[in-house]
Amino acid sequence: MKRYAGGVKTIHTCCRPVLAEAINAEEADELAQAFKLLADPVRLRILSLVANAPGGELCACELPEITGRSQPTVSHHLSLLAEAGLISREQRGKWAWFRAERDRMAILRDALELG
Amino acid sequence: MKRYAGGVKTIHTCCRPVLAEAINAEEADELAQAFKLLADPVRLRILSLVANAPGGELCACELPEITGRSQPTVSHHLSLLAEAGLISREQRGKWAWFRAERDRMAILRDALELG
DNA sequence: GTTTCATATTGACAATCGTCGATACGACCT
DNA sequence: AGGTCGTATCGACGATTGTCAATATGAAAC
Repeated sequence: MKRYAGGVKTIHTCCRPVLAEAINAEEADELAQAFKLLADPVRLRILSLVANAPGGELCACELPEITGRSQPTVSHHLSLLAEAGLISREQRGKWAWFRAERDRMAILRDALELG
Repeated sequence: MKRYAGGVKTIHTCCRPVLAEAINAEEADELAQAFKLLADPVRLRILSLVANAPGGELCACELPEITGRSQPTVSHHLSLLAEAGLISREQRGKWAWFRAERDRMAILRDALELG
């Protein structure tokens, strides 16, 4: 598996709110890694599509057509999102289905909470 | 001024919540550009330091030492954040003072609001 | 005007990352 | 077993970007 620079880690269960407390270098590293996941238009759209799919789940097979990206590229983005825990994967036969993990996303939102 | 790839634009006054409505490619581009600003540890820390500075403002002169980056690098990051409207700059004599623009940050937080 | 000092800009380089073609893997079918 | 189809991995390339040294800009003080 192709690893990314900082190493994509699962998003922590808690992040201090950036605007309410001054974070240190280490915390900034972690949070920035997480926000990197949202910093790509294709990943962000995939996340949104999965979250709003009928039945709450989306088949990977639909994404190359919708996003206009190749199957390997889509697979790559899905892996990154899943590895961070923002989505979860369930293999059913040949197909891979994904669901949004809203709790994980809430962690990132809370980090942006105003002071 | 060195422009970044997508062109750093001021963050819009409204973003649809990613998890509540499926966003289109154009919206994803805009939002991803915004999240790119939070996707760097030094920028994120600067943002946090400015937001939590005593009196609500921080002098640029303190940041090279705190962040361990050169003065040009700090200036670069401050420019990006200011251009997006996440911080505001006020020149006082030789010194540049920055304040956090919480309303702008709230836009990004709201985009992560759960469905 | 000249010096000093904080900040901004320029130019260049190394590292990162999004992308795709080719290929491997695995499940289902006949 | 062999074929088909959806997905994952590999390898490579081009574009983006964080970084710093050098230099420019501009304001205050002498």
